[in-house]
Amino acid sequence: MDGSFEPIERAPAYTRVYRAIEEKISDGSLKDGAHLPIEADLCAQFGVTRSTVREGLRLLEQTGLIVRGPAKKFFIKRPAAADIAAAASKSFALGGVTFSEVFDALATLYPEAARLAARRLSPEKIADLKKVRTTLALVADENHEATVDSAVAFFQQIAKGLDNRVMLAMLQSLNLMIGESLRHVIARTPKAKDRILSAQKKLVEAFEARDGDLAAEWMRKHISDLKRGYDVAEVDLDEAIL
Amino acid sequence: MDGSFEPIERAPAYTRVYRAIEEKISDGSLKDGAHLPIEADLCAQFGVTRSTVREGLRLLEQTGLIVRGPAKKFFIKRPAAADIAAAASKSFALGGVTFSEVFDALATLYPEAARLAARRLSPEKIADLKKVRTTLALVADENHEATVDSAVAFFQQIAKGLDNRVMLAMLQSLNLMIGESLRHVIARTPKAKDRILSAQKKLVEAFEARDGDLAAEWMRKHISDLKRGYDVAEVDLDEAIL
DNA sequence: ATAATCGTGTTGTCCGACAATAGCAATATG
DNA sequence: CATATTGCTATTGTCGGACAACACGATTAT
Repeated sequence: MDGSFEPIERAPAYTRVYRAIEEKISDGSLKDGAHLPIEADLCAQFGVTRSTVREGLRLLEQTGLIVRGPAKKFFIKRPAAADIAAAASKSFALGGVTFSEVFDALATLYPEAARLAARRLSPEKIADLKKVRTTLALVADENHEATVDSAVAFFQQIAKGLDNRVMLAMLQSLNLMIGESLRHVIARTPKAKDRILSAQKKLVEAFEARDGDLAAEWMRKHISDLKRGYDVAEVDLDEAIL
Repeated sequence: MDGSFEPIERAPAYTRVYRAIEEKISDGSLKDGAHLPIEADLCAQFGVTRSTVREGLRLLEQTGLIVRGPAKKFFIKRPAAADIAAAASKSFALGGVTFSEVFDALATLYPEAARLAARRLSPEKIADLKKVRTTLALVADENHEATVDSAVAFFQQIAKGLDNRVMLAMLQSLNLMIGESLRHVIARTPKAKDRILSAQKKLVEAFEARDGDLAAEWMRKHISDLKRGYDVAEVDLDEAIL
């Protein structure tokens, strides 16, 4: 033996608490929906004090692996696409990404998503899309809130229909990032509702015809139309989305 | 006045510590790279105890908004694409996404990324790509480690060249998710290195010719070739990537 | 039977103390 | 004089215990 030693594992106890629990979640010992033991038990099991356990819990909490149930108890929750999307879009915002970066991604991803959707969307999902569109048709022209909600919901439905959690999360995070600003923009865009409605119509038609190329093409147009709204509203696309 | 009251803000103190600091980061009061005050000062400023402050810090830490500098001090760090990618891919893994979902996303995103790259990649970036390829050419056929590293590095370079942090993060998270498994797969794929090399060659040529369609097409082939490796290695694509 | 009350288990917060570290200054050693 | 060692100090990591706040369920009162 060479008499040398491995560097001893020297991480703060709270990170080890965090990792230990994360480990048990990922290997399935702690199943989705199971209750986490109470803090006192965790203390006993890990042999540390509550302060330490609680710091570890905060790490888990922020990661989204545990959520509060009734009575403030924690239970295990494997992150869903929506969680990942929310966390990612928040980080992007804090990281200072710009509108043009988001639109760039939007213009790249969504047409392909639409192409896939034409192939994969179940008839029920297409029906849902139509429903979203009908809802939009019924709202007043000046009701910008509802207009934006419908426009985003339409995107959301397409994303959901892909039956792929990875893509869903990515598309959703894009939705979240434009959603807020779109509210301000649409209010300044003339005939926004009509434009959105007609794009949605073409898209639904393409989906029903299972025509991926067509769907991609209309999606492209739809997005660049939305983007044009930002120009009209004189939003600086190089500005951070905040 | 209507005599009714707003529900009072009733969140645990540690989350308010978290939000207060996050707020100061996002509005720029705490600039990137600035040191966070020491815990004792934070206690004084917020009027809470260290335990509480520390729980708030753990939330920030996990979000990636603060990182440890020398002497364990924290300093502010706005999340970069790499951080977001790492967090997202970890969450995806914990959420149990499958290989086929990842490949699906890969096959959808990367060809379009390649198309963009053909337009945007600077001559320097293209030169870097060539360098990655040359490195790969020099490694031994049996050196699967290095082969995978190069293959992933090639993807990485393309992603970086898009000059878009949103897309970079998304593509990088995909890289992270396949990277690990690719290691096992490539070892079982005959002539993997040669196949990768020739795909990279075609891609570089397409980039140099600024031919987006061609780049997208070769990327498509490259990815489905990689995917085929999983079939050969008899990996169940409906398995979680873990 | 419904509402008010009480108990109990658990989380949220506080306090105070001390160990473990990292960085730096002071000191010893050659 | 230069370098290695030691000690000092500021700060973080962990501890232990205490109590308030709160949610829930059981019990009692009306």
